[in-house]
Amino acid sequence: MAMTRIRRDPPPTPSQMEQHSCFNCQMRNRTEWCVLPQVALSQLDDSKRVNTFSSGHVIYHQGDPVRGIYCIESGTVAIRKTDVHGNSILLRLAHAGQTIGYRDFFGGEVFAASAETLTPTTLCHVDRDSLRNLLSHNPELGLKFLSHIAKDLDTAEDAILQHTSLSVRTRLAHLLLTLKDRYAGVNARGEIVISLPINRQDIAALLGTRPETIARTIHALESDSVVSFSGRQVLVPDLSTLLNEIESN
Amino acid sequence: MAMTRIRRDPPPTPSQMEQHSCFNCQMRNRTEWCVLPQVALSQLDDSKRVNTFSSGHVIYHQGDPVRGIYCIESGTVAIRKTDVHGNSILLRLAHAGQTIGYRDFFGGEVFAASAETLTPTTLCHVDRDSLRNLLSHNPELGLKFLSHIAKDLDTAEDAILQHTSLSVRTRLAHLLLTLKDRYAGVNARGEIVISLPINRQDIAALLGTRPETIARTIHALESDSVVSFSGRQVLVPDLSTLLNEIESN
DNA sequence: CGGGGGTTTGAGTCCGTTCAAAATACGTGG
DNA sequence: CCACGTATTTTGAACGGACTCAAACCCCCG
Repeated sequence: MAMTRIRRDPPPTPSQMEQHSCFNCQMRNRTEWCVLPQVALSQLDDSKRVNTFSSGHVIYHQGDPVRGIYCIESGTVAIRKTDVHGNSILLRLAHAGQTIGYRDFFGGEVFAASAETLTPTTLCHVDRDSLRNLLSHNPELGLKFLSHIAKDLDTAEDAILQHTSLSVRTRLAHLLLTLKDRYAGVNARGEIVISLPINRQDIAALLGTRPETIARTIHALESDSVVSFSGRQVLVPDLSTLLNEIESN
Repeated sequence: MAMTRIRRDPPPTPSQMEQHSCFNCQMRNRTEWCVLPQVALSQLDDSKRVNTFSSGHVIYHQGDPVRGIYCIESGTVAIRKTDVHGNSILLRLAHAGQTIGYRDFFGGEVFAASAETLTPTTLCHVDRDSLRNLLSHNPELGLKFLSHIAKDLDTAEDAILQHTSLSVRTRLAHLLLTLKDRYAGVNARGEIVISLPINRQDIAALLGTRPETIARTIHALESDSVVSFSGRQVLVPDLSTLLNEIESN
């Protein structure tokens, strides 16, 4: 629901680079850290390291030892998982204000997936020891992460159900509706336009299918006048038509 | 690896019913509660309610408000998720020593899936308020749940990857190997025998496919002398042959 | 002995895959 | 700014795994 304004991550300017402080972080209220009191926030501010990466950079690799977690200040990140045979899927996208790597931090020794920037991205890295320290002195932080991960798990299990019971066409419609919330704007004629953050290959990886199938499915949706693709711009002339897609099947 | 002894959940006898105490609970060391000190354990013991259900009983329904969580003392429980169209899958099996409903407790207001007993089952119910109380006074408990849920999430994401990249045949082989750890024994000839805790329909629901496909796949595996089914008894003449199944494809 | 659920088998269909080639977009250096 | 090489996307044709629908079968239980 809601939302037709375009929300784009602005590239960090040098002046912004200087003032990366947790205290005036625009994203803080969206993150787990919002439960921290001033003292703890100052600890966090001292221990975090800010990094800016260009598009296509791998933040961590599946199998790497977990050295801490990352908080996205701006940009979009893809979380990928690969199995022993080399099959790989895109598990999810992570956006500004989200923390990545925290499931791996709590769950085990090594990262269970890889993280890769899709746009220029600024991240704050919080190392193991600092995080452990913060957690032991601020129990609410752990509960905050707990609540978040529980929702992620629900999302993941929904994805399992979707994969087994819905067609690629329906799943693509679902994806477009999800992306709309974050990447949609309106054109001159007042129609919804989604600026996709990912290419066709990644759409395929996200839906657990092949690029060829995505191309064909896009073509089919266009034939039925549900949406109209032009590169990474998706025109949605009528939202209810798109919503109908997820009703059936 | 390891383990060829049959582990079966004994039906609770009346005498056992009387002495359900968290202090001498056989399962406690396998659960999250093992981090609790004596005082907290006594609180838990006072507030928990013990229940025994026969096979096929629904413990909670998807959509029900979360009134607490359940700790399985003995028995096997199936966690099912259904979507708006009525499609349903079996997300996972839960066994003695595992706590169910805790993800829902932390994640939201209502259960995201249903839980149903597959065998006669004894559970301890811990209500919302007691759990909240325990959590706020024992931060380690939250971290324990956090670690557990993080591993569950990893498992769920593995399942997504498996569903999209592996054939039903390979997934069935994976399932058999998983069930072996808990439900396998050896016959007179020293061969591995798995006593399946679920029927074909549920195997299908667990793999995200149809019963017909399971029947055909079982037939195919038997034709290739990988395993031999007889009702819910699965004979594995040679483990390495079964292991080969998951190598390829 | 006769239900009745679960399981198996069969035949036909369809969705998505695979492999291959063409078309398009993209970036880089001349 | 254009030309080139490369990567991505699209299209085509053929194949195949899993699904659907339907019927037969089986086994457990009353």
